[in-house]
Amino acid sequence: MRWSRFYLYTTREVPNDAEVISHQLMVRAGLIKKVAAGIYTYLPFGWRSLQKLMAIVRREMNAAGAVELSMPAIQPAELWVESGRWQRYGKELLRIKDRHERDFVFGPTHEEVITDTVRRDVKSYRQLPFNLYQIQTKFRDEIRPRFGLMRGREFLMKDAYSFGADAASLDQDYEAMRAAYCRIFEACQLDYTMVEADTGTIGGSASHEFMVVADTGESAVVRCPSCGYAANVEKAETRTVEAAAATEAHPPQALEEVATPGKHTIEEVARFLKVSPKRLVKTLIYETEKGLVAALIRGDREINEVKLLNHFDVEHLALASEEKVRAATGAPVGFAGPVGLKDVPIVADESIRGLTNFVTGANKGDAHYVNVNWGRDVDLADWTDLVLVTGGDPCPRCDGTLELFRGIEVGHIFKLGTKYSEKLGCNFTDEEGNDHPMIMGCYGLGIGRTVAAAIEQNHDKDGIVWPRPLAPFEVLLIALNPEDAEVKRTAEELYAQLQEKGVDVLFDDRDERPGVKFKDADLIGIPVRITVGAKSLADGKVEVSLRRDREKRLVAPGEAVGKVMESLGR
RNA sequence: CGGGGCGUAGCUCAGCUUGGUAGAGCGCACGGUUCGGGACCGUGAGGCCGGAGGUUCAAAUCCUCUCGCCCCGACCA
Repeated sequence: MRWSRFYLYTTREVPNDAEVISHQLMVRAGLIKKVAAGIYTYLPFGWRSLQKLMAIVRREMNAAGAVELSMPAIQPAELWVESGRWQRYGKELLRIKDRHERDFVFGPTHEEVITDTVRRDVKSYRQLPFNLYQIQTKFRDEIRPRFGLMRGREFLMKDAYSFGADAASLDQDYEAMRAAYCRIFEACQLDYTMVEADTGTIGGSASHEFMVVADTGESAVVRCPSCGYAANVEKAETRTVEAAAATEAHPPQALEEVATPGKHTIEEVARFLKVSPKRLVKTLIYETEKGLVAALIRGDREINEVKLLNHFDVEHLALASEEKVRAATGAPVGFAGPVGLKDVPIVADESIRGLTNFVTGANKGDAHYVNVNWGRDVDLADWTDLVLVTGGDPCPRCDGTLELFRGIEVGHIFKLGTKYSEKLGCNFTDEEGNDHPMIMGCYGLGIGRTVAAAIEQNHDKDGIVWPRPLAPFEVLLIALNPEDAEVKRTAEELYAQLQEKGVDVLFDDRDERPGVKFKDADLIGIPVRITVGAKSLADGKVEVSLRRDREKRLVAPGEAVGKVMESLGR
């Protein structure tokens, strides 16, 4: 491709809405252009990279036995009503009406459509199992789209859905997808980790996420360097601090109410009473669709709301409003406690089980109880793991210590089970003639996000440093002085030879100054560069260099193509 | 959804406080000099100042409404 005939325009200025480096570089290097919040045009240069990734994904999906199809982006509301998600999905679901005022959605995911398709075609165990996938544009009306392709509203996703007769079949498909995902991210040369994940609104039993390690990632993840345990913090467990019981146990003291005027945060109360936040029990009142609930946790720790949501088996969960807290506890926010708290289900984190003589709110303005003890003052039946795990916590699987890092979620695989097949009546008949819902799995992979993540991981101060498999072109051929007859002849010859070899080459034949060409070359980050300039050509040489190290190697024009093929590993 | 900010040339922004009819840099066009790390000089094109309404002799500037965009928060008890 000749640059002069291609559509690639770089900019020097950083757009004012681009915060993270991958977004800035994707705009500056002419990969994407914003059309509306979270909605982008994939410009030719960016589209080439996305296509490279999609080719890798298709190759690995096909190799893993999945079969490609393509489903509609616009879906009838009836299917979503049938699955129950029309009511549950919330505002992220873009709902639209056609001219007859019939309801539709712009698909954020395709469980409903695929399940509907399959239930019409598949009736017998003899037809199972299979795995269908597509690469397609989805829309999720995010509260806050940001970071360019990392969190867009419209985005490209590969989604696959497996259907089987039993759990063993699902395990096989799941494992095949897990392995395929590893091959995909390895093929992209990304530094990634697979972590245990919560199943979220999609639902199901087991789930793993693929995280590309990056400080700008929106997900927090813990990993144990000793045993390899890794999990999204939404899901992560830690070894229960049973040590607390032994070291913290003291003979019970008399329960006492103390005045704590205006002290309504843990920190204020702890400082005021001169006790460690670890000896405070934090009582949080949450609002759910089933009513108010109270959750107790040690003062120095945070609640993992996903765990709480799962524990109470509710769809929505949010901290209760000021008025509701007052109505439930009889006290303003900041003074809630389990002692004497009535009509609200209480669940407590294991971290406070061993505490004695601890501090809680008194359910009364400006007052706390000290020397509270389990059994004597509060009788709790509901104990579980609610803690938001963080770096430094003990590993739940070995005696290691967890490390915290951030990641970009580029893939997510679920064992769905029968959640959708039951709702939509996607059944098959077994050998005995009995009907069963099919066992499903679903496997998502963010295409645009993966490319953004690759840039996040592969750049320097001058621009993108593409991993070769995702690079829009493999080779950038620069004619430094195209008006020089010898330079032009040599560059044209090299261009023809590279094309003949099937190399993806971008030929910078533009009438630009050398400085501009070099700056652009660094910015767009094509892995291998050949520079043909009058100076080195006078010595009978052209220059071959790699974007990653930029070390210049002078070779005779006749050897350049061989050198390039070697650099590309072909 | 709550809080804050911003919409002025293709891009990044100044001008607004103290109303008087629009600017810079980059980019673009033309001419000249340049030509191995985003050149220089000159000339020029390009904006109903997001939109609507109001105040005023006069509005980019003040007021109201509206639309769009961005940031923070929504893990505080």
